[in-house]
Amino acid sequence: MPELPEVEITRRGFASRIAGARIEGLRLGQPLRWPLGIVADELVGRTVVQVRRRGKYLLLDLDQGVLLVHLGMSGRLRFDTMLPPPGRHDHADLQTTQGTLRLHDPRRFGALVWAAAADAGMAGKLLSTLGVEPLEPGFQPESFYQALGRRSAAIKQVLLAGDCVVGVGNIYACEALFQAGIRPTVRAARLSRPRVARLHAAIRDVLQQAIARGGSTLRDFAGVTGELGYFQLDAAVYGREGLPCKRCGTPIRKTAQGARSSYFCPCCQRF
DNA sequence: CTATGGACCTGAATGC
DNA sequence: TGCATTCAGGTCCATA
Repeated sequence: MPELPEVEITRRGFASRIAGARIEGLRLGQPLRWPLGIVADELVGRTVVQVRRRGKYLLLDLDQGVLLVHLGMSGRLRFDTMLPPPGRHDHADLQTTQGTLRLHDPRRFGALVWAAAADAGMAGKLLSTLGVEPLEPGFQPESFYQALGRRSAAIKQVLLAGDCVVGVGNIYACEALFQAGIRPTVRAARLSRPRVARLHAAIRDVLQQAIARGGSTLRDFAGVTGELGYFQLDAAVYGREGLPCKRCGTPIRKTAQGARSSYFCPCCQRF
């Protein structure tokens, strides 16, 4: 489900409301992708200082340690003082003095991981391989060009790999490549400086537009209070196979790369 | 080191 | 109607 915009929308929906809260308990449902890494009861009494985002991870900074949350493909968070009894797919309830943070995740590709510090243990391992944040000043055309120059894989797959730049998933990779006029199958290292500069700008633009629209609700994404996203209505190519390109009218094509679908306009993205 | 494919898991949509 | 197959917003890991 969630790429950077959806994770950021989720973060904004509860960060200020949970800040300063004291943890009163943690109820766990079925196992998620990784074990929590601590006995749930040991979290009781700790305070949530702030909520940050790194790539598609949310980091709950506690007064002692950090809780890392990933939404996987189907994860969704709620935060409220009154929640219904946990259902079949509600796999974690972090109860605090200011409300309960509930992780709902039917496919269970998501995770809740504790670490003594953001660079320690499993959390440290997960975070250490991440690329540059696309919406922060460290994301620059020249360094992006240099990074892509070392990769011979298809540009779409390099974007999804998340080691050059983070947060770009299947929807926004397709959209950014369309906006930059680049075919998803081009090998990353073959892109010229000007084209990488276009892609750099397109990634930032697409992600910012998506955040402004509340993310994309394809089937079940919603923010922490249930609000839906609307970016999918603006999508130029994603999910539009056979429909006319919004720019030139040519039917959008769909192709497989790895196990993922790529959508592109064969006319606007010639090479 | 890089590139590729399988693995994890459930539910909805599609096809016979 | 029933059952099998395919696909879905992610990303780690083993293999070549």
